[in-house]
Order: sequence, then C-alpha cells, then structure tokens
Amino acid sequence: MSDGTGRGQNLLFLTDEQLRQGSEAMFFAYRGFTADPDRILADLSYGRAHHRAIHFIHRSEGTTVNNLLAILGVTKQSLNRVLRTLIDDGLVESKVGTKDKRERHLFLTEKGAKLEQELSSSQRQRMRKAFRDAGPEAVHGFRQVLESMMDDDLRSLYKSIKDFE
Amino acid sequence: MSDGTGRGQNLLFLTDEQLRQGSEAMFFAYRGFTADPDRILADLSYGRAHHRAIHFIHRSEGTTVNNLLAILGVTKQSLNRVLRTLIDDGLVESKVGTKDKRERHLFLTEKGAKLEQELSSSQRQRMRKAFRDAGPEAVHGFRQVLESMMDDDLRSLYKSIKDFE
DNA sequence: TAGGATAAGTCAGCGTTGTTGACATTCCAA
DNA sequence: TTGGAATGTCAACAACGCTGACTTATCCTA
Repeated sequence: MSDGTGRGQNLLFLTDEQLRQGSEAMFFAYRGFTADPDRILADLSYGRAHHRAIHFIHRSEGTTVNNLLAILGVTKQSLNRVLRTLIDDGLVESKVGTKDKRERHLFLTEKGAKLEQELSSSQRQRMRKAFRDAGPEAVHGFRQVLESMMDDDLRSLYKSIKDFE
Repeated sequence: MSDGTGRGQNLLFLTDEQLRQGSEAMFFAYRGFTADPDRILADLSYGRAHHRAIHFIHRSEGTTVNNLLAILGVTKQSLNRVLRTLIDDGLVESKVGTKDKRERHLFLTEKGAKLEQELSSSQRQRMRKAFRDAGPEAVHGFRQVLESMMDDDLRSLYKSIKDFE
C-alpha cells in the first residue's frame, strides 16, 4: 500500500486534536447537509427516513424492498412504516414483480418525483456551492476520505451504485 | 475569489450526478463515522445524544448548559433529559457558577472521562485510518468541503472552538 | 429596591424512527 | 408438496427530537 512518492503518507502523524477536529467537522457539516431537506419535510410531517426512501427509489427506479433495506440499513418493520405512508399518500407505487411475484418493485409517482426534485435540488444547491467554493482538488479529497471512512460492505454498496449510470 | 490558475474553478461545471454521489458519500460515510461509538453506547443503553454531550463537555470542560445548547442545536428539554441521566449515572458533574450562580458548569467525572476515552478512541481509530489512506492533501480537501457545507452560524461556531486549544 | 431578564430545571404530551418478537400470507424451487 | 424466502402486519418499546407552560434562583438595571 506504499504510495511510491517517498513522502511516507502511510506514516502520517495525526494528533488526537486533528482527528477530533475532523469528527467535529463531520458533525457540523452533516447538520448543514440535512438542514434544507429537513425544512421541506417538516411542513409535510415527514422525516429523514422518508427522504432517504424517496432518494433511493428515485436513483434506482423499480428497486425491491429487500434491496432498499440493504441500502438503508434499517429493519423491514421500520422501512415498512415509512413506505406505507408514502404509498398511502400517493408518492410511491409498489408493483408486484413479474419474474418473482414475491418481490415488490418500487416507483415514484408523478407526485413523488416532484417532491424528490424539490428535496434533492435544495440539497444539491448547498453541495454545489460547497464544491465550487472548495475547488476540484478539495472535492476529490473529500470523496476519498469519505470513501475510506465507510464500512467495507457499505463502501462496496456505494461503489456499485455509484457507477450504475 | 479567483484562484488565479486560469482554470475557472468558480465556474466549475458540476453535474447532478456528481452532486448526488457527493450526497450519497456523505450518507454512507456518516453511517461509518457513528458506527463504532454506537456499538459501545448500545451496551450502556445510551444513544448518540449522550455521546455528543460527553464529547463537548470533554472538549470544553466547565462549559455551561446554555453554551452546550448552542453547540448541539437542540432544545433545553431534550438536552436536560440526556444530561440528567449522565449526572444520575455519575458520568457528569454539574457545579454552580462562582461568578454567576444561575449558571451550571459541566465536568466529566473520572467515570465519564473513561467512557469518553473509549468512545473517542474508537472513532479516532477509524478517522485516522481514513486520513492515512487518503493522504494529507485529501484530508485538507475533506475539511475544506465540510466547512463550506456548514451553515454560517455553525461554521463560525466550529471555527471558534476549533482553535480553542 | 422593585421588576424584568436570564439560566436552569421540570412536567406533560407528542411525533419520527429506530428496535425486537411474533405471526400470516404468498409463492418459488428442490 | 413441502420448506424456505420475501413480504407485510401487529404490538410494544426506547431514544430523542419537538412545543408549551411553569417554577426557582439569580442577576442587572432603571
């Protein structure tokens, strides 16, 4: 795993203070990251769980409940509650699988797609500003560190859906 | 704010796909970020709120309740519930202010400091690995992007406590 | 010194979102 | 045809946000 530059980055000395600042940066930044969608969701008496479900149904149209469970990392009971309200409210459609009829394939309705747009565009706006302010090299580093911070199984999941399109 | 390189980084074109990948990286990385402390906390029937309180009391020993409220961004009722259990369990000590007797100054007990160490060291371990794997330039970019992503008031707060020591 | 402001704590109630456990239904595949 | 997988549902519970109302103690200022 040597980087071959001779700068010894694998031996990089990191103080507890530097690492603590990294943790706090994550904490405060995540607050900002979720702030804009949270405001929109509050008016609809939805929460982040609804947002996450909507996001991943949009990005993987027709995904199954089981697949969604793996991505979101929650119990089926927890997801089911969220999914049921979204279906009842006419934002998500659940279609029985054709090949395997046990499976349910999830889709956003027009109404659901509209909310997804609203949520993601508010979040993208902040992300775009942050990316532009920090510059391309910083963005590259940002993504490198985040990837390294993931659990192994989540990283493979992330990478597998990252280049889906 | 021109970077002077002539590459026009302020006009950086960012596709929705790139921004979405940034969002998803934040989502999956934050899961990893909290995973290790979460496991420790679960055994003690504590949650993330307890961790956050312990963290910021440790880093700003003797802080007041009001100050902690501002940092954590929750209501006084919500913090009070967490603080009460921590005090009852002998992890946190609350001392009446000497200058202003209305204030309560918060300290970790020996027991509290021990748990703090356990929590922060598990989180630091992951952060250290991520920082080393990604390298110093990446770490710099990581922090730049996270800072840009914060709300203005949280960024000033973050910066003000960042260089406290 | 009286009265308003501030810091903290408390009670009651509610909502979202996570958990476990138990159980029914449907359907595919060996 | 039977076992297991996928799904859905019910109940109960816990963590942790929230609002609103209220008390107590203290401080500061007019």
